[in-house]
Amino acid sequence: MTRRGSYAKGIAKREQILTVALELVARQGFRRTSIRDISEAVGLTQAGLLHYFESKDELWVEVLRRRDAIDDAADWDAHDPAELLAAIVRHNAEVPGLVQMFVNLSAAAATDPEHPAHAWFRERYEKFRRVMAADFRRMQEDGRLRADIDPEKLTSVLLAVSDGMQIQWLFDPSRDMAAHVELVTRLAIAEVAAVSAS
Amino acid sequence: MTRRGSYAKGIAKREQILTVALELVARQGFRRTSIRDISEAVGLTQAGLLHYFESKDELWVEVLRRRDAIDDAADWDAHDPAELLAAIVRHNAEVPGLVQMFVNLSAAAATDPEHPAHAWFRERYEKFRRVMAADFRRMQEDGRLRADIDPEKLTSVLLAVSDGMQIQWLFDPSRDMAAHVELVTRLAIAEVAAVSAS
DNA sequence: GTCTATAATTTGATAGAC
DNA sequence: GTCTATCAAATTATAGAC
Repeated sequence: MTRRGSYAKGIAKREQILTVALELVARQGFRRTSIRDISEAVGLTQAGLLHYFESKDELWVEVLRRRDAIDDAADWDAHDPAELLAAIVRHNAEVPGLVQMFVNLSAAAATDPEHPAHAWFRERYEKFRRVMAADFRRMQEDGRLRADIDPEKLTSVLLAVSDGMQIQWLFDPSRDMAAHVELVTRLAIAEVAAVSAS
Repeated sequence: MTRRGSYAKGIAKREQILTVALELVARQGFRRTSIRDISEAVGLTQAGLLHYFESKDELWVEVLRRRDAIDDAADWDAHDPAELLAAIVRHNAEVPGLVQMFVNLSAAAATDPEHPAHAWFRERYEKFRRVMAADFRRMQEDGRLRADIDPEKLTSVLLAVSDGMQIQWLFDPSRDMAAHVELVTRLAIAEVAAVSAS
C-alpha cells in the first residue's frame, strides 16, 4: 500500500526479468545463461538482479511457478486430462526457452534433494498423479477408458511421455511432442468403443 | 604392443575411473561431483585424471559409451524390442549413479549443440528409432502388433516413457520404471489378440 | 604416467554505500 | 532499488619435474 509507485515498478521489473531470462535461455542455451547475462539484458548489474531473487536457482523456480500459474488460469479446450496435457505440451513447443529450462531444472532437482526446486517438482508430480488419476477413474466408470488400466500408472506414463518427448524435441524440433502424448491416449481410450462394440 | 605392462595398467585405471565416477555420483549427486572428487577417490590428482580424459564432459560421455557397449554385449532375455527396453530399464534401476548421470547429461546435451555428448545422444535416438521401428513393422506384418500404430511414433513414445520415468523414479525410487514401459507395450500389443478374436 | 604449481576465466554470492 | 567492490569456488588448461 505504501509507496505504490515504486512497488509497482518492482513488480514490473520482476516480471521483466523472468521474461527476459527465458528469451536468453532460448537464444543461448540454459547452461550458457548466467545471472550476469540476464541482469545486463534488463539493464541491471548482477547484484541488482539478486535484489529480486535470492539465488540463480530460485529465479528459475519462479519461472516455473509463474508458468504453472498461467497454465492453471488459462482456458484450455480439453474434455479430459489427457487432452489437457496434450494441449499444454503443444503450447510448450511455442516457448523453447521454457522447455530447455524445464528439462535441465527437473534433472538437477531430481538428482539433488537440496535443490530449491526439488520439493516443488516432487509435489507437482504427486498432484498431477492424484488429480488426473481421479479423472481417469471417473472415465472408467463411464466406460470412456479401458477398465484394465491402472489410472495412476497411466498418468505417470503420460507425464513421462511429455517429459521424455521434450528431450527428443530439443534434439530435433521437427518432432511433434503432443502427437506422441495423443498416441498413448488413443491406445488407452479408443479401444473401449472397439471392445464394447465387439 | 610396446610396454604392455604399463599399457594394461592405463586401461585398468581408465576403467576404475569410470566405475568410481558412477559410485560418487550415486552417493553425492551429479551436480556435486567434481573432477577433483573423482580424481581423489581413485588416488590421483586432478591433473593426473585429465591425463585419461580430455575434459569432465568427455569423461561422462565415456561412461555412456561404456554402458551402451556393455548393454549391447549383454544377453537380454527378450522376444521383442519393447521387452528388451523394459529389461534394460529394469537393469538401470540397479545403477542409480548411471540414471542420475544420464538424466543430467541428456538434458545438458539436448540444450547445447556444442556439448560433447550432443551428437552421441542425437544419433542414439535415431538409431533406436530406426532399429526398433523396423522390428515393430515386422511384428505388425506378423499380426503381433496393432496395425494402426506408427512404428516410429511407438518407438519414440517408449523411449520417452523410459527417459521420463527415470526422472520420476529419481524423485521417488519406489516407482517401478519398467512396469510403466510395459503398460504402453501391453496397450500396443495385447489388443491384437482381443481384436482379432472378436 | 603422474605430480606440483599455477594461470586464466567464469560464476554465484555478499557487504555496504548511495 | 541499484550500484561498486570484492569473495570464494570451480573449472579448464598448461608447463615442466620426477
